[in-house]
Amino acid sequence: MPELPEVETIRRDLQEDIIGQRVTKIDVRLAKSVRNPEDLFVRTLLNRTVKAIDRRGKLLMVEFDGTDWTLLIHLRMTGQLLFQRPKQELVAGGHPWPPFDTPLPNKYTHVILEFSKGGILFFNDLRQFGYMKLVDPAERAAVLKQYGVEPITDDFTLDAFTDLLGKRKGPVKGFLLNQTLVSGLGNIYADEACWHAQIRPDRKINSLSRAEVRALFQACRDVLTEAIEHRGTSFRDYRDSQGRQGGYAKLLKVYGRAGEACPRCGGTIIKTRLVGRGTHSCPACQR
DNA sequence: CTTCTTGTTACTGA
DNA sequence: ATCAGTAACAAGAA
Repeated sequence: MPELPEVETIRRDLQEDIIGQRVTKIDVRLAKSVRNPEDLFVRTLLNRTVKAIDRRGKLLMVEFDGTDWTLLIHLRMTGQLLFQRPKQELVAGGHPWPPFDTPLPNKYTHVILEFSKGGILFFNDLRQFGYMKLVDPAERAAVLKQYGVEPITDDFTLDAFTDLLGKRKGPVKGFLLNQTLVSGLGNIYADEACWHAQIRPDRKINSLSRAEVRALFQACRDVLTEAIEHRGTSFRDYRDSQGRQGGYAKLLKVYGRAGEACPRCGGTIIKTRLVGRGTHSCPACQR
């Protein structure tokens, strides 16, 4: 599932591909994937040139020249943004074309944006939970206000993290998944962060010692940073904008490894259910 | 057939 | 007001 490292990987790649390019054609094949009236969506985006691509938590934000509207893109669980570079460019570089497993568009392609240099961006989403939405500055601000601290920026300090914990009493995992507090962790990295910090995901926030808070803080940073370096985790559906898998799956310590030996202590990893989510941990070395 | 998968939101109850 | 827990959403895999 695309969490912060996966979305950041897509953002960085897409930045190289579409900044400075103009939208020349728009095809909305599934209306509900675009959370605007279709005519507004098309009228606002057509012939706009991409100025910047930013990210907040798991949310991508595309900015354009000459307009205040921002295109928000959320991939939710199975969304993909696949960019097909111009044919001649790929053939010249010796790459196969198209460079994807199946020809695009396919049955999961819901929106297609074509660009001035011939590249095509496909928004695919098997479960149809993801969306594109144009927002004006007021709505943009309202949306961003709901996001908590970015865990891989300088804003994410031990003091800020400690303040967020506050007087909360819920389980650590619920805290980590709450996007309004720390934005960007999902089910995979929440479990991984708990393992790295040697803290059980069902531990109550108010039971954590100062040392444990520090370990959890550091684990969040380390896990996300390392996952970005490996271009994210492809557990099932995630692909980057070139259709490639991320490399972090083989570095996962507990997620998806129930029944296997803990790589730290040799204990058996268990899978439980917490805050409605499958949760993986080692009961032997996580306390 | 049932159960499981997850990001986010709406809703409920404390 | 704030927090925590749960259902719901969708569609495919097992």
